[in-house]
Amino acid sequence: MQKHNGEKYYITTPIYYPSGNPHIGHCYTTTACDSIARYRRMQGYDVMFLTGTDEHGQKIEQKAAEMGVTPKQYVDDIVLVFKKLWSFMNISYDRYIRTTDDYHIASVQSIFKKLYDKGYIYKGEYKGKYCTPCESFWTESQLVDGKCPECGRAVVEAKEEAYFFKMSPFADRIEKLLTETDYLQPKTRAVELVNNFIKPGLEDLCVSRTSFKWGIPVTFDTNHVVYVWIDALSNYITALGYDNDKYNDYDKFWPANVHMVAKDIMRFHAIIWPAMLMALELPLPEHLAVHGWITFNGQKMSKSLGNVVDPFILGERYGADAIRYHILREMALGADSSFSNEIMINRINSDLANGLGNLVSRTVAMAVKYFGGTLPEEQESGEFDDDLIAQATALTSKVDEYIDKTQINNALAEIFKVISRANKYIDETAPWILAKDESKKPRLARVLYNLLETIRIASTLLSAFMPTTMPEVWNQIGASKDDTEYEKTAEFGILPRNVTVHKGEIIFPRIDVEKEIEELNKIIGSQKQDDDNAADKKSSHNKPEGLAMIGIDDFAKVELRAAKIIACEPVKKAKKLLKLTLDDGAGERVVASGIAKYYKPEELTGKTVILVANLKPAVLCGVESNGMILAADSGDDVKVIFLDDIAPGSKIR
RNA sequence: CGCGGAGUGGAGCAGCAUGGUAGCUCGUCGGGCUCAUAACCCGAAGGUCGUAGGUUCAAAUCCUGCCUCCGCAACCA
Repeated sequence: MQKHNGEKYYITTPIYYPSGNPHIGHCYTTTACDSIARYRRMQGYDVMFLTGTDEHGQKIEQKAAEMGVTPKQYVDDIVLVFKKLWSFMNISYDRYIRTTDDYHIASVQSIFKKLYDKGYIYKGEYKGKYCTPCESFWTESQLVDGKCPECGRAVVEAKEEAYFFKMSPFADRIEKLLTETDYLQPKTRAVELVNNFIKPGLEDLCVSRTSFKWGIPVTFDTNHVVYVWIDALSNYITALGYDNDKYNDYDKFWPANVHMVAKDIMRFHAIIWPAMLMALELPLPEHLAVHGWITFNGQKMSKSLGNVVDPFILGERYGADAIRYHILREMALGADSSFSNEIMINRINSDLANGLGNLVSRTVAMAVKYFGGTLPEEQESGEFDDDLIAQATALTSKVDEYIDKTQINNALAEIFKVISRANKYIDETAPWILAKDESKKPRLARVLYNLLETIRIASTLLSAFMPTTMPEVWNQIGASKDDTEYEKTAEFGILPRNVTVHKGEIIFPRIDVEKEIEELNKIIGSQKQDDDNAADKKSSHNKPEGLAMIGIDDFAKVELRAAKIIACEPVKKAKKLLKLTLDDGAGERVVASGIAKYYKPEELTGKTVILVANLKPAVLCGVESNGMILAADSGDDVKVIFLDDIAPGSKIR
């Protein structure tokens, strides 16, 4: 165990994109950072814990427009929800940055100009798919069926003037950063990044846009606004006062000790952010801790599945600390973790109610029952004491180690091992038997004292993770503020011998699993309905009724014909694609179809299918596809529509 | 052969760089205890460690092939 008087420690969450309300995933990152921040503060570090919101961009602009408010009004409202959640979850952030804050805007403009002056930013052309009515650029992968994902209309190749950031000069240094240092935690993903992005050559990054206005204007070319990267990533330094007068902590806190992010934004923090810092000639952060996603029964959370977990609802029912504990305990760094109401309730019951809560409750109850609440000074050591004391006093260094590695789940597991050990100690020493013999009172007193001490140590360490309930534990075991200092967690015998306990409320009540799950399902059910009712046209391209009505003449434009599959083979370099050779009655043609996941080539050969015969050809993975075949898509499964005994070439109407 | 990860008792995971009794949590069953939140403690059942080979005195652990699943990338016509 080390003390760290005044040493600086800087930890950040990402700045979240407020295009919707916060969910359990946001909660995880923020709670994890909060717990580490609190732990570091206990250890004596001078901590800066930063979180915030990334509030610019086209999507916000559009959302606001839909709701008939200005973008600023829109984000102001959601930021309130974020802040309310953080206060509810007892998040101890030191600073909250909004990219719409004046000082941040000024800093970003200055950073942009600096990079331009250094020659790392140059003016070029951005090419992409453009939807004229929406005035939006889309990347190939954002398109839905080759059409604009917003309005479903056709897009055109277009280009606009844009500024670019040169990435290539930094490629070698970034590769080394990822493979030769412990910047990335866990490191397993480094190979993936290097192979996919660095080895093929880093492309220059588009850092400005003219196609929307809700962003930070480029000072020397006011048609442009700064695109997300430079605006958002630089928050980590502008919040400290880099290039602005609002704060003056840059020299003290930079470089950051830990940026914590979820895996979906790992790339930006592993490649782009270091490149920016290199270009600015600033020191790099120590660690990038990447965690997985919280999945719901193994599925990715999504609104349409009705499985988005609302932290407010859970928190109200079980308390913020129970939720904090659950997500911190389940999630291993780097891997996804599965969330379900059942897993959560079981966890809360077994660890918090049966383990910790019950230990506190039975220990305090015995102190009251046998000694009226105040232990006598005369105490006697005995068998079993040494092992308990050894485990309790060794705990802090173990927890320290795991926190250093950002492995919160393992840190918690260690603490709960000691709690289990204490429960076992009660059985070993059987205080209720000692109580029957007046001469054993000193022994009984020591047993209870040892238990209180063990609880003191465990609860002190746990207070970083469950900051709301641990003070109540301290109250019950009669620990003063001084007794619960971090430095004292490696020592035994801190509480006064004649400590007085206070019986109180049950800290973590046991939850009736079946009843509770039923309740939750009801709540989630009604929520989903609300969502569906309110969902309107947003998800229209998922719903058949969302498409506009067409006339018979429109339908007639589609030429459907029966076609027989004469040959079928997988497409090299493609996972989903099968290359079908069809007899359409007039001759042979090749069609590529994204059904490799659902059909084997031999299953299809010889079958007759429905062909869209007049679809414009397209090249997919090097295969020219002339048309498409019809299949039903239920979401999880795809079934090709087969025809029986129909001659190839037959018209279908 | 685009890149990478994973397949261990009913569920979720650890073990694997330094081969040698297969461990943990939850669940199930049996027992104990009664201080406690029907909680706590002990014990048991349950795994040929995806599959086929190879190296070795010895492989979950090293090597090779194959199967399955999952990320990323991508082109879902």
